[in-house]
Amino acid sequence: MPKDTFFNLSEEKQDKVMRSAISEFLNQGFEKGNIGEIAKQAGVAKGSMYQYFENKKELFLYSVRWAMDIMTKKYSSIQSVPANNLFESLYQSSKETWRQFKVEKELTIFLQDVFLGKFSSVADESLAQMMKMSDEFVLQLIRDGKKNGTIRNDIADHILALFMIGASIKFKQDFLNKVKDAGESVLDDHFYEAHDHEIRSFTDLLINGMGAK
Amino acid sequence: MPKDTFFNLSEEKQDKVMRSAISEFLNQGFEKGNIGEIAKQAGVAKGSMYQYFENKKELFLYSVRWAMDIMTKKYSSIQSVPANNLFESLYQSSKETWRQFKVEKELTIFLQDVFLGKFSSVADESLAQMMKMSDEFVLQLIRDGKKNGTIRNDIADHILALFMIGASIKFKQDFLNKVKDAGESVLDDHFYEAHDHEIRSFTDLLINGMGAK
Amino acid sequence: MPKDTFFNLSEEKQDKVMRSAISEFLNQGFEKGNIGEIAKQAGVAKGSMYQYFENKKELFLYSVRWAMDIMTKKYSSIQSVPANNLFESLYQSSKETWRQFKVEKELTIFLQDVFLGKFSSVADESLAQMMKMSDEFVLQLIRDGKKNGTIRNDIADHILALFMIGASIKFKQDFLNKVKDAGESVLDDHFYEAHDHEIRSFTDLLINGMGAK
Amino acid sequence: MPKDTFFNLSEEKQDKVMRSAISEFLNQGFEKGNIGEIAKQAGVAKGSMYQYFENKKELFLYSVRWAMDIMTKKYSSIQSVPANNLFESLYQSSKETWRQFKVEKELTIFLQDVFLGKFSSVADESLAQMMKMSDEFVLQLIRDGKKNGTIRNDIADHILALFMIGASIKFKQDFLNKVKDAGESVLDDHFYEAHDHEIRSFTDLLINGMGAK
DNA sequence: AATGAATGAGCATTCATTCAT
DNA sequence: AATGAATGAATGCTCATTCAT
Repeated sequence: MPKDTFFNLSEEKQDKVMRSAISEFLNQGFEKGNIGEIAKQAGVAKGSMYQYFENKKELFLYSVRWAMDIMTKKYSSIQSVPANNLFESLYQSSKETWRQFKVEKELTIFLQDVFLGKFSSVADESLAQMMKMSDEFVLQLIRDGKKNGTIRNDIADHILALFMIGASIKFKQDFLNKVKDAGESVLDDHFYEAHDHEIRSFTDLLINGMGAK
Repeated sequence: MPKDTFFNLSEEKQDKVMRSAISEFLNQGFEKGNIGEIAKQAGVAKGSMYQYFENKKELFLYSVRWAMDIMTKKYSSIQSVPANNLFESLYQSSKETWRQFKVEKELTIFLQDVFLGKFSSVADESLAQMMKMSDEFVLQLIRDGKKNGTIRNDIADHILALFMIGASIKFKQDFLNKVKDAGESVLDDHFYEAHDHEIRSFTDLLINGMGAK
Repeated sequence: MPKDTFFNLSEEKQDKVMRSAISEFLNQGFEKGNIGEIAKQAGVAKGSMYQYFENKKELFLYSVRWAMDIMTKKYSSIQSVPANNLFESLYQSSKETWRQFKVEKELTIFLQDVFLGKFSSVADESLAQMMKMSDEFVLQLIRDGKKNGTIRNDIADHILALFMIGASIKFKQDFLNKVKDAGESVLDDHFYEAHDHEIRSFTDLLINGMGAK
Repeated sequence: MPKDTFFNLSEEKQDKVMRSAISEFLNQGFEKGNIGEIAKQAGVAKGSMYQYFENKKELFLYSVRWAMDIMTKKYSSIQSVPANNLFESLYQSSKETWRQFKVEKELTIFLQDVFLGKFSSVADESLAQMMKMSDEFVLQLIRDGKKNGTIRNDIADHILALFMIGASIKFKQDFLNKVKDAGESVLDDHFYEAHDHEIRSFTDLLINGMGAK
């Protein structure tokens, strides 16, 4: 957790610092990420960074937490979807990612990378915790789905969770890569419609599998 | 590519060097991976490393290539499975991973990490190439599956590929994590049987999906 | 050019750093000159040197410039001598070198070495520039001398310049060598008088040549 | 002095080794001069170099000696000129340098650099010896000149020597620099004639001085 | 609290020299 | 004697962290 000095900063300054940090870590990785550079981008003295954070690792860990807070505060879509249909909620969630991405490109990609296990060299208990929480959330969806009959009952929860999470992440990653390469041009709705169709197909695969019927 | 001086080493020495490198990169990551340490582990002088490889990056890149070569040379199982059943081949491949893991723990985990995109800071064209080749292989399996009627025809190839690869990787990763934590004790067949059952369930999900029927 | 951080140092510190650098380069040459040693002599951290200068080369190049600045600021004798007599100005300049030497032994010798072309491995455009400026100065003296009839008119300017510069440098070098070897004892006026006589002889040679009349 | 193993090599091999060494030292300086590179250029194993020479310094020192031997063996012009006219011998010597340069570009430039005091970091007693010998030669010419009335008697020998050597070296250096920059094109006789005129002017300055009469 | 200069540990890399074949 | 791989000391440079103002 940052020191009090950090929270005494104006909201905007805090925002500036965190976004600079995230941008740097995203582009340079943790080890090569340069605190002086982060400070410069944030319009803050390098030495000040050490009055906000104990060290680079703490800065990184808080970057993750901060990014997650921003995203869930601003876009708490999954939670709002009725839990009685996992797949519909997944679909909604995917559309949400698209909307999020349009306004928070770097945060979206950063968190994706975190969850993919890049930055594993800094990962510690606290990061593991967060990731477990996210897994837990999916597991809950699955248990609910089993109860209300939308999810098959003959396979262990954690296998179902792995299956769904794995496929989803890969799908999302592919999407982000496409977008990263394409630049601003993709932000129009033409691109979105193609993507929407793909989400549908993907959800269908989750439900019905790849097997020919 | 390493310099000639490397290939002039005895097979065992080459092997020792590469395994030391992979072990170091696996445990420390690329940036913190210490060439002096690698050399020491391999029983080789630090300076000699620079007669084998241009620099750390080249050493890393060759580590990937070497690991892949070893794995495919020793265990070219997927290719040997009749391509007319993707899912059966997947099952065989999973069992294969288990066998590989038992003898080549570090290589298996290392390659898994590479394909997950850790080490992305060193990734370059040559690494991208390898990963693309592996995607290509899956795509081919899917096209074959569509032809012989084992895979549904109404969804685009690349979506099917993402779906399958994503789920598989996550599954594999989960397995490797479990094993990494558990230590030597898991190498008995008791552990394997539980795993075998999970592979079956997983394959079934790929074929039939999560949806209740 | 050094970074701002260097110029923010106190004059004394800057002085200490530059003199340490010059001393090191003079004794060890450029390649063997050790930045850690320079820092230690200057009472400064090695890392700080890299906040003052981009790299060793920049430090060296600035050492030359700094030494020249010091020398010309403190002892701008040649300029003050009436340009209407080149040879008298040369005589004055030689006496000046003697005075300079007594207070700035290392700088004097360092610059001499620079102009002799030692350190040619680091020489670059900027160093070449300085040396050209010094040549230009002599050329101007020669043109003036021709105009006011003190210098013969039948030989090309650049030949006259080479002749004069070459002889002068060798003469100066010989003097510095003598002094270097002799240690502190030579700083008395006895030594100076002998030197004064030699300067007179030398100037006479420049004017009247070696030929018997 | 090289070890016997070196002298057991064929003349051509010895020649190849020495020229490679000189070329490397000329281009890279002593510290950066790479023995491996010298060996490669000479078509010899790096390790062999250490069976020929004790160390890099010895190799360098012998390079100087070897270059001087070659030059004096092939072109012993000065000695052949009647010593009764120093200035004529100087003129002949200058023309000789031109001829030498055409066939032994690198040796000529290398020796010039040596005598200019570059490589002073390796200079030791043996190198000092050689340079003293060369000074001695000039001093003898001057003494002879005084005796036969071609050189003025009222100025100390060593001042006359400094004067003449200094001017000559600078002149020669200027010439070599011009030639180095100009490339092959200057090797025609057109270039030589201009040079010849300059030598005449220069000799005249030595004899009669710069002073207007 | 903010600043940015000072510090020094850490590490990649080079290369003269030794050594085994 | 010839070879070229092995060795490891030496050093430039980076950057997280501390410190003085």
